[in-house]
Amino acid sequence: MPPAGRPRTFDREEALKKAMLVFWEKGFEGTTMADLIAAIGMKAPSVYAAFGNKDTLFREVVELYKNKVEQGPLKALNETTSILNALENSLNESVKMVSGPEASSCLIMAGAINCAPEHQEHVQHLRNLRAMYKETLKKRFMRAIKDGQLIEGAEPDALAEFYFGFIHGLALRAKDGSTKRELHSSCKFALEALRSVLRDSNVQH
Amino acid sequence: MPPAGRPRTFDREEALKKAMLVFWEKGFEGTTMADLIAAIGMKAPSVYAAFGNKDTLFREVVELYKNKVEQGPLKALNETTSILNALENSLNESVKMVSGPEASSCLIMAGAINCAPEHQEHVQHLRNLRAMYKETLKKRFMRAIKDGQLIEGAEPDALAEFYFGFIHGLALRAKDGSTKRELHSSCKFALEALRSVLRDSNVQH
DNA sequence: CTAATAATGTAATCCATGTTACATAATTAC
DNA sequence: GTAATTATGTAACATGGATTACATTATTAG
Repeated sequence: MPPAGRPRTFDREEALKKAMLVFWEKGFEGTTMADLIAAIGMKAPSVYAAFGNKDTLFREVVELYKNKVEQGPLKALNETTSILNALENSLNESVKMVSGPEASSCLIMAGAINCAPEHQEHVQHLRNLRAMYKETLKKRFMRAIKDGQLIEGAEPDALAEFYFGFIHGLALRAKDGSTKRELHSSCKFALEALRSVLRDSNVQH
Repeated sequence: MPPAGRPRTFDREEALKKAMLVFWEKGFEGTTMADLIAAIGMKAPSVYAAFGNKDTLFREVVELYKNKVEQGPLKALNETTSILNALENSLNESVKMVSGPEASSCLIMAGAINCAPEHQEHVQHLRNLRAMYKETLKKRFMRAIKDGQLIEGAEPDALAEFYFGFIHGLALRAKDGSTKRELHSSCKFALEALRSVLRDSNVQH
């Protein structure tokens, strides 16, 4: 039984996706409520009724975006046995996400870098997510060592720092206008770095 | 002959340096005029009299910061003959700049990522500077090919994209709290990537 | 000493942006 | 049809931060 009252003329999920695209492209502070209201196509009071305020809307958008990351780059990282292939697939997924067609860059990497004091909550939240993702990378490298794919002396921390930093850079290069092609070409070199710790560096080359 | 009138009680150069540290740490929009006024230690009207407004002050700060970049990472890149050593030195200079003690991160890399429409001027300006620096990297690789240090098939564009993206990442990792030690460990891997295009990959290993 | 010049301090002003009030319209339950 | 409920549209309100007005103070030239 539908609730009494005038029915919505918009789809909440659709509206959330539209909001996500705007935040994704412009970041939290680069996006105004006017932008969101225009993109969603409803008037201010309806947006507030449906999503609370700018802060709560952003949080909900981040949750939605997290799913995309987990179904893309993170999934690719963990569903392939070979560490080199896993990394390659994951980087390709990252490139796909940061270079359109939906939007450029990455909400988690670049959505809230420099914010006014009253928005530090979002800065911290995204920072926490990044820390989690770096940890995921580290665990993946630890597994590769255990699997005998990497040399015993390989340092999972250092590897994770390198690759996560590189991916962070990818997101910002995309924001600067680097093309999918350019980003792919740079991934090639990032993957080369793994050779120095591959147990059998002839494999897959 | 000093100009008539009450003399300044502050040093303009010192004030500019203090402003630079704040912008460097917090970025353009993360910094309020109140922050700057407190850091400089003069009152609002004096700051405006000396530097115009927030926009003109930022521009002047960026100029000052550019000098530091040119005397650090850029100089290191071009004053050493061996491309591998040059890159290593340059990356070390980058790490030094983005990981304190003065401030974290990099004003040009992270000073204006997501800005409101009325501040796009700064976003664009920093973006232009980044494009210049990437071009400098590219030229350095072209020289290394001409010098016979890299294989003929090495792609300067792709190499520049990779290393510049990595450096961009460095700046943001530093903002996230990565230590100098962690950043150095990741540079080690970045340098490994060059081996795949070194003419004699045994040298310096 | 006086006039002229320039910095300072306080507090007000301006403006953009997030947010809400209020009246109106649409739909359902009874 | 009526009451209840919920969305919409317009326009106003609130707030925080950049900027400036104005009176005051300090210094130099003559």
